[in-house]
Amino acid sequence: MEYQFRDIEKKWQEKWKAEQAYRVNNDFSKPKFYVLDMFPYPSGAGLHVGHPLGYIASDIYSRYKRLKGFNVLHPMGFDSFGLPAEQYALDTGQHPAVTTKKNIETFKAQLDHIGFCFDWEREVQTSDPKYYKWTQWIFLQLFNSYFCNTEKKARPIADLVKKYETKGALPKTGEPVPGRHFTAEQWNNFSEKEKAGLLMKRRLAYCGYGEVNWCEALGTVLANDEVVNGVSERGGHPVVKKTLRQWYLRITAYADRLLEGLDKVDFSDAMKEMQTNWIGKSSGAEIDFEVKKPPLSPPKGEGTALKLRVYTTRPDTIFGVDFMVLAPEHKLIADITTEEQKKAVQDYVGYVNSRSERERMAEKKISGVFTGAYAVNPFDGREIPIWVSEYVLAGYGTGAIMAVPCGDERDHKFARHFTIPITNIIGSHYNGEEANPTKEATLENSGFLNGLLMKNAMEVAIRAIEEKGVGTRKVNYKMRDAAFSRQRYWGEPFPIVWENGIAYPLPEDQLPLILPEVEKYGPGPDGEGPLSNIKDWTDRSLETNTMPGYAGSSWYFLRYMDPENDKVFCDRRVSDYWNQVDLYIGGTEHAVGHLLYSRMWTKVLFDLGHIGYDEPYKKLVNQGMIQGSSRFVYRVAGTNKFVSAGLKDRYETNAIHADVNIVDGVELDVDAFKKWREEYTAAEFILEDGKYICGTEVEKMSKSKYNTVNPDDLVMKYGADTFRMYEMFLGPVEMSKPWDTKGIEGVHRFLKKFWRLFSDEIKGLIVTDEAATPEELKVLHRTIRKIEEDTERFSFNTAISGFMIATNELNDLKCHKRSVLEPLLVLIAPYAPHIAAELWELSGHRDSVLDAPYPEFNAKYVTETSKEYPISVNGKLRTTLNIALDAAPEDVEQLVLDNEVVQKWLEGKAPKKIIFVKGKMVNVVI
RNA sequence: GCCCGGGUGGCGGAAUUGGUAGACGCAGCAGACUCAAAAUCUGCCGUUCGCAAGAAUGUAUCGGUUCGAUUCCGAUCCCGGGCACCA
Repeated sequence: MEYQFRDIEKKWQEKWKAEQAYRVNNDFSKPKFYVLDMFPYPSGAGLHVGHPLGYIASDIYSRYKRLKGFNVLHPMGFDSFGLPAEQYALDTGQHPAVTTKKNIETFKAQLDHIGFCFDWEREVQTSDPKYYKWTQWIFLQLFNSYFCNTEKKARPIADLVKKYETKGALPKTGEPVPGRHFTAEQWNNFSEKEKAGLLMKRRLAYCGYGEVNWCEALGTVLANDEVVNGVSERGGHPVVKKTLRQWYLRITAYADRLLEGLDKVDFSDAMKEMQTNWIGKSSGAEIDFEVKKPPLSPPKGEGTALKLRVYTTRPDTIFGVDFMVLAPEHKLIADITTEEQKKAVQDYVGYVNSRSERERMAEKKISGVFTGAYAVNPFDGREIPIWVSEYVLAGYGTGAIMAVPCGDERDHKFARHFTIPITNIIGSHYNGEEANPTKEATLENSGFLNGLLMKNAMEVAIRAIEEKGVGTRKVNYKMRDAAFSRQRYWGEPFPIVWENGIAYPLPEDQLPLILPEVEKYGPGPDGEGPLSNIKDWTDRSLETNTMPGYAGSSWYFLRYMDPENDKVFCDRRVSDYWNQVDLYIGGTEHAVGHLLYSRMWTKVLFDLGHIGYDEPYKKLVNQGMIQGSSRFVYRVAGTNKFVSAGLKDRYETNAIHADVNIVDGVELDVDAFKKWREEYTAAEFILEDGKYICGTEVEKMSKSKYNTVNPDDLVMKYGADTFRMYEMFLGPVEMSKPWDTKGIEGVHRFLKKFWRLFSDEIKGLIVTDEAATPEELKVLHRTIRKIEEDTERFSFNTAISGFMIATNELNDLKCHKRSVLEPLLVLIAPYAPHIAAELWELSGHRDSVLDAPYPEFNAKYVTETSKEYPISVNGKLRTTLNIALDAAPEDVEQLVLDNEVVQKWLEGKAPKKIIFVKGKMVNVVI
């Protein structure tokens, strides 16, 4: 019998579906294992070969864990709210719900062809009202909570209200600050609006104001990647910053716990580092500098002198400050700029306003403008010029820095560029050419800090600053609160009603607040979202913003556990059972966004007692990105002639993307190319060696580059098992690599060869019940060890080569013995479930291979008594020698010295040293 | 610019803790089977020199540590991901 993969796969996929073989029950008596994939956004382009990489890895691991006796939860769903569907709706008028539904159907069909063991009964879709009801509910939890700084956790906002009513909000020490502190009596006399305003300052989901990319011509807010060089990607219209009312999540309150939590989870060091850097905790001081400027206009305010507050992580360098830099958005600029500098400053601020934050950070060119004003160093009275430059960002620290050019590279370049004199406070550590950010230098030119080692001066400086009353110790975070609203249609509506400028939560029993139908998806007035165009919506005073893409994905791992529950988002007993995600697989592109948000949501739900753990993902594996390998044809300029890559330099050509699916390796199928597009029907070709060779380039996989490969085609041609194994055989899951279909044949050949161990084309089943030889058992047990170890460490590519080696060896041994082959079927079942099931059945089993007992490794079959030792002379391999593993070191040395190759290299001399590492190697040093 | 990752034959990759570089597969070459093709099987396959035995060289580049470095350290170059409204 031949390996009829199409029939086999169809048969088993239907059978497993009918038997509900992948149905997972909340069976609390069994040990559980939770494997989760980052769910996809169902784009209109369908699944390409990059998507399933992580899913295949998780599927293999899930099936493996199931064989090992675990109750495995391995669900799948769709992150179905998002911008592309909305843009498509804008362009075509089709409702996003309709296109999304269609896309999801395509995705599901494609996924099913690959033979995943998803329990579709547990599918979630973030745009489904049954799901987003609970997203809205969790939003209300966030809205109705505050972060208690004493207990370092979320608590109901009602507790805070009670505290305000009975104790007010007074400082622990010092004078109360008006607007911030108040007594209980004051609180009770506040108007409702005043109370709401104060509570808003503490809520975990709160309303504030923030800048967005505003495009007047399109009348809408643009995402960063929709803005290119200051103009909109579509249409090239100018984009400016606009301040809009926005919702935020107070993720900064959780900064410390998000940092500490990293110690409890199994993420890669790189991932932890990225998150740590994103949170960007630093400690230093905020220092106030008095501003001195020619009194051209009377200072605003109550006659108090203007003060410039900076944040620095290096208060020890206070005497090295040579200038100040304000972010172009800094409020003080208008007040301190002198008349002479006004024009220059305005021009500069205008220029910066047209640039995105990304552009500003990536800018190499040094730019800035002098305000004309000076700040006074509180310790030595030096007057320090105040500049404005885009390299200081408004959102970080106080939006102003004290620049110490001898110790900071950017400050140094700035000083050089504008010829600002540089004070050296670190003596010989500064060479006058580049800054030295050392903390080990002894301070000079530094007043009372002179002679101190910088790292010791830090503390002394902070104390002096505090004693003098010119500043305070301060911990800062680079991370900002997360903007949580979008002026868009296709997202979760906020369950918020506005009355007299006060945000009121919708009662829980009115959830879900259903996203209404709209006639057009265009923006509303004044940058508001499309919902503001709906009279019924605005009549009810509902919030017109919607939630961002990451809302639904911040908690979906919980919903899979209890997807049908309409009483709670997830029953507590169920979330206690399934607990944390044991293995989470997804791309690094989500390193800081999604992962931090979902970690925060989990912490809030934990604090409020809704779940029993405060980290969602126990272990995270990052799959690499599959890049596209594009193919190019070269059209001779102005003709319909195409020249092969090797000859293209002889002509003037334009490179054109050719569909990778009509190219075999690099050889173009010219007939298919002619049929590909009408304009190429009459194409002529200039060949080399009778072939048309394409150019190649590695790019992002995308429809427009014609480098996407649809898994359906490959599954059709080679079968799901081949496809699954080939994706894994490409290389380590964590690594990015370009897709190349060439090579899939090898894996397919392997499966055919594996099949032939069991079944002969003519004779059918050829499995015998003969006893296995020691040699065969050695192959088997080596393979058991290899597959188990490699599967455990997610090294699927080497596991597959292990299967290939075993198959080759058993084929050479002509082994068709049941006792050797059947365990192999169980080993391979997670990787190639269909062929495993078919052969399992063929060998006479009535039970399912999905739940067969996993073979046990026995070391006695693989123990060796001797080893082919590499013998090196001066570290260079010269020969090998077979030596018993239990040989005594002296005997080994003698054997090696007696060897004629070693003798030759010794040239009669005695060796200086012989290094013998048992079981590894021997090195003779001459 | 900043943060993170990667760079090994013609190609994808292996080498798990510093110990035989190139497992396994693709492509290529030679051969067997066949009327032929497909399928299958056998052998060769980093580069240079050599009939061969063998030698030299080789893991992005340069330098260091070590008896020994793809692996550790320092510097440089190139590629990919992220940088807060793509998901």
